[in-house]
Amino acid sequence: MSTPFSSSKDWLSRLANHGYRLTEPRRVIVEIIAASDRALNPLEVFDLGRDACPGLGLVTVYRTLEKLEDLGLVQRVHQADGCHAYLRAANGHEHILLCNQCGQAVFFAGDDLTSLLERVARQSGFEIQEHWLQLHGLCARCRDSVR
Amino acid sequence: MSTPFSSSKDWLSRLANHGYRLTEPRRVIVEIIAASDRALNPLEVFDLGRDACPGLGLVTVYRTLEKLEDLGLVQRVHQADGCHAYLRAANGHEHILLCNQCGQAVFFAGDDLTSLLERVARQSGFEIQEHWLQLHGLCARCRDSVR
DNA sequence: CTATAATTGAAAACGATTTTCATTATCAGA
DNA sequence: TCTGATAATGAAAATCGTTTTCAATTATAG
Ligand SMILES: [Mn+2]
Ligand SMILES: [Mn+2]
Ligand SMILES: [Zn+2]
Ligand SMILES: [Zn+2]
Repeated sequence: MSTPFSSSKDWLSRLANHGYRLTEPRRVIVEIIAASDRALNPLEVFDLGRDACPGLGLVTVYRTLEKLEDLGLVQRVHQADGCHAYLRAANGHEHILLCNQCGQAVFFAGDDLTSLLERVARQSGFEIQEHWLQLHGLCARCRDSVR
Repeated sequence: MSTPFSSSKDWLSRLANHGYRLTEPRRVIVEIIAASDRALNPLEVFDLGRDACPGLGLVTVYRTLEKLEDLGLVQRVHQADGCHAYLRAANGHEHILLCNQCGQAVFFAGDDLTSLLERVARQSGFEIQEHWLQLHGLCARCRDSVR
């Protein structure tokens, strides 16, 4: 069970190693996503980003998120209302557990679906290449506050 | 393992029972989705629909899909490029297996995640309410044609 | 320090979806 | 079967999130 928090230092050096320049808007955006415990959409990143960098443009948020996704540092999260929110990417084979109330994201590992996948492959004739698994519920705090 | 095919008759009476009128555009749209073995986006439904109903409007496709979703007859399918395609809804506890090549959708049941869910709930402190599982691969036909 | 090219933000463009609105069609009731 | 109320339709306009364009700014190699 790992928190979504991540080191923004690492991400910045990854950007630099790939030939991207280190700019103030990028530092701010990377810091926001790395420090967030829930998925954020571009507008949310923009609003948070303007606190630290008043001139920030929404375009830059879109462009930076796209680069971070290409580098495998962030991932899109699929939710009931769409898939426009970003979270740090999984480390290895992890899946996400999301709080339906506050959005808090927690990563977990150790799922073993091999026997299910084998059975479904056999019965369907498909060659199974990937599995998407996502859990939804209430975090401890929200469960208490709801009742 | 069940095919996605469904009876459009049932859907039409469901619409009627909920006070909706049975119109030609609705009959056509319902028939297309119920007969499809893969998820279709609004524009695809529109293009297919115009063959049977030349005056059909794209707006009507959007409106009808929304109603079918509200009635629980169709569901949105999440894919790498977004979640704008519709497929018949699952019958009870089923999940979807999609072909990465041709889009063919197959429903499967019988996944048992209880021990995983219990472990993750215990370790995270969450109360888990739903799980979202989707498999991706190559159907028998596409596997053969790829090599 | 300088030159070059990447990056930026404002504005315009874009494309998917939604809203508005006048016309048409369904269907309950006469 | 006919009729009236009103639900549903499609064209056009509006909206909204996202992308493109472009001139100005800035990071970085040398
Ligand atoms: Mn897994
Ligand atoms: Mn299941
Ligand atoms: Zn919560
Ligand atoms: Zn296929």
